[in-house]
Amino acid sequence: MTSRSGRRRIPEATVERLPVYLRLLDEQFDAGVTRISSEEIAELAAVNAAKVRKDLSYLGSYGTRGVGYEVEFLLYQIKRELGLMQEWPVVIVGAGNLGQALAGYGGFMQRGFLVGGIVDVDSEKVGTDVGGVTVSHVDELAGLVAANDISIGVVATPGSAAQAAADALVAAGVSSILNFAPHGITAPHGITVREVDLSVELQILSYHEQRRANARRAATLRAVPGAGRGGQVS
Amino acid sequence: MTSRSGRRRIPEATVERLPVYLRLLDEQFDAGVTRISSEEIAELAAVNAAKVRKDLSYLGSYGTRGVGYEVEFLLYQIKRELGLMQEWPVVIVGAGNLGQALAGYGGFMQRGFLVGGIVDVDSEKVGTDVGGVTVSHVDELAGLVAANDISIGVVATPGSAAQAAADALVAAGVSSILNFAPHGITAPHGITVREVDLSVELQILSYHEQRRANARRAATLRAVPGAGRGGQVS
DNA sequence: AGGGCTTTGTGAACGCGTGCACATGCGTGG
DNA sequence: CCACGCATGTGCACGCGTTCACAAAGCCCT
Repeated sequence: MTSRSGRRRIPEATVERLPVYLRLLDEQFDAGVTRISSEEIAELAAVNAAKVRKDLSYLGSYGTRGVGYEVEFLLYQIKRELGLMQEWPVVIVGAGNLGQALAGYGGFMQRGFLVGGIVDVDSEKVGTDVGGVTVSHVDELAGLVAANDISIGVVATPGSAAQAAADALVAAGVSSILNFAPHGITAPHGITVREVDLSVELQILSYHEQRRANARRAATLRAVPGAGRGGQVS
Repeated sequence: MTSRSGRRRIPEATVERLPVYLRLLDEQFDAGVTRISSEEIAELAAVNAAKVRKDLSYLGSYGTRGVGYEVEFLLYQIKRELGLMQEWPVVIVGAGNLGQALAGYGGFMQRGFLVGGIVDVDSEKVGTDVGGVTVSHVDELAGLVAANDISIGVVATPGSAAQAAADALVAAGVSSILNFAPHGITAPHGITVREVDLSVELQILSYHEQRRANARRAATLRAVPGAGRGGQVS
């Protein structure tokens, strides 16, 4: 067996699904369910059952053949693997609309995270209260990060300020960044960055909408002869 | 050649990168750049240059060998492919913190979308102004969708109301849903759904943070003898 | 006008993730 | 106490996406 800290690496695709299982198991647990099968989890997560089993097998053999998984125990193991046995303080850069929304987000503190600080460049906003946390000036970022031992930063600035915000976070000692600004950011090697961009998401939807529209138009015109040549529809 | 509307299918992975190229090309265009190479795009998007070329080749052969791509023309083609030659009206369900932030989001209307309506269950919020749009009651959703020919809906409700919001959107005739609520939603076949969950993103970061912390701890203890047996570090 | 330089477009190999199918092993009932 | 049934855990094959490497092709300079 490998030592517990040198745990076998978990595929990124699996890491991205574990939080989904976690949420869903939490709900089931609250609903009083104590045991659950991979089939049921798959149903709730809208994925393949074999995938669920393989994902969970990366954590260890925590199921019982012929029975299923103990919900509470599984919750514990997933939390453990995701590093959620502790609460992570998070600092938010940008106290505008988005920053305020994120700070006040329900599924924030309820899931292993807490707002360790909010900073903004606008000295007008400094001192105001956002979701129970007082806004600090961005100059105090490094102090804030050091004092609260923060390693996760959230960028909620306008796009133009995103890279500067990210640089400031890195300089302050943060090692993971979640970027909500509509502008890609770059960070030194060793820093984990995740981008969430509203307009990117909408544009992906737009693409699929257009495809659908084109398909509809094609269907309407299908009766027109002469287009011939067409092969089988796969 | 295939007919223009029956365009060869573009891989989903590519569709998810096109908006990134679009944003970055827009910035370059504004900065006065007229020509750009796949290498430069790759640099800016932090991806492999070959990937950029293959992605762009799905749109057609719009580059010039030995020279690169015409920024403006490429912008046009990407917009065309993503369905951004038109403005898409979007309806937002939920006028809370998050809904307000999304409605007021800068990179929203500037990128081919406009807020066609905001609805909420809370009759107290109905009639108030959010980002220049008046909040309607959720009962008026279907009328709103029909009147403005809306096909994209955004869910910005609490988690507990997410599925109901999605159901209402589907019933109203929307065919693409972007879900920001911290709860997975299901929709009938044929409806495109994308999930964006803050806590999922944070939990992924948490996982990587913990790995880093474990790695650091292992490095600190490395001098301790007796663990022997270990082989090569891959 | 032609050769060389540069960058695209793409064939082919590789690697990862997915899904099937089944052996393994645990609980249960007779 | 043993046999049966059921869900897990996983070897294997398949398919998609990524990356390399190079041939095709346009432009510039001599």
